[in-house]
Amino acid sequence: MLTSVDPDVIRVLGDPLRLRIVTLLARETLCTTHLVEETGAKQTNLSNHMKVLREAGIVETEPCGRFTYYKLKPEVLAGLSEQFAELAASARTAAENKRACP
Amino acid sequence: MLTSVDPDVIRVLGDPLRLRIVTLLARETLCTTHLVEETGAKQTNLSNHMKVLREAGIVETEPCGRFTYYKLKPEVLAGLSEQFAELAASARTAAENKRACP
DNA sequence: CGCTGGTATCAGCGAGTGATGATGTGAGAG
DNA sequence: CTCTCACATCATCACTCGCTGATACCAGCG
Repeated sequence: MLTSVDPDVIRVLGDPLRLRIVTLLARETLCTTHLVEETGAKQTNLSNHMKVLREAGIVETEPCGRFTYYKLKPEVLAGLSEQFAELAASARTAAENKRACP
Repeated sequence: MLTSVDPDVIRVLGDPLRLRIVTLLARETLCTTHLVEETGAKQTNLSNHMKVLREAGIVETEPCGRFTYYKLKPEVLAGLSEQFAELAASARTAAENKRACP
């Protein structure tokens, strides 16, 4: 029982634009040009966020000629899901574990 | 299929201290004094974060005399877990859904 | 009551961070 | 080779947001 979520991943996903990117990438593998079209953000901005996502280990890059495709690493999301499930399960039993008033 | 995670909740959990608070509350129900001891943060700081967590619907307050106990709402965490599980499942099938290069 | 202790609210400060523009790099097309 | 296009990097600006101190509020106790 670790009952703790990786703060780094959550912090990275905390940005609305990055969460949007992740949601888009969960549907299909896309390259930067597609993401620029979908999100309306500037290419530079996207590239910055993609770097953050890459360094956090959430996405993988796959060069395809001049294009760079990004795809999610499902195991990271699955890990998050499991950690939150553990937290939820632990929280259900925590209602009775009330520490006494000092 | 919604395949999208609530950005507000993730944003709130993105802060390391708040994530720590949530992890602590998943173990036992605590009041502000306990959280001050556990985290070492100032009471004002804690109270601010608790307000954010409360407005995000992640925790509930339960007054007990002069003390205020906080407890997690497990359904929120369970919902997060499910949403991430959906994202992960969708991401597994997204590897083949590669949009053509423009 | 008045006092004490636990908690919430408010205003201000400063650091972290997202957005932008200019520029560099590298692969294909002509 | 050269030019173009996709993408990455760098420096900079602006702003959010977390932290802090002062203060107000509320409940119990004497």
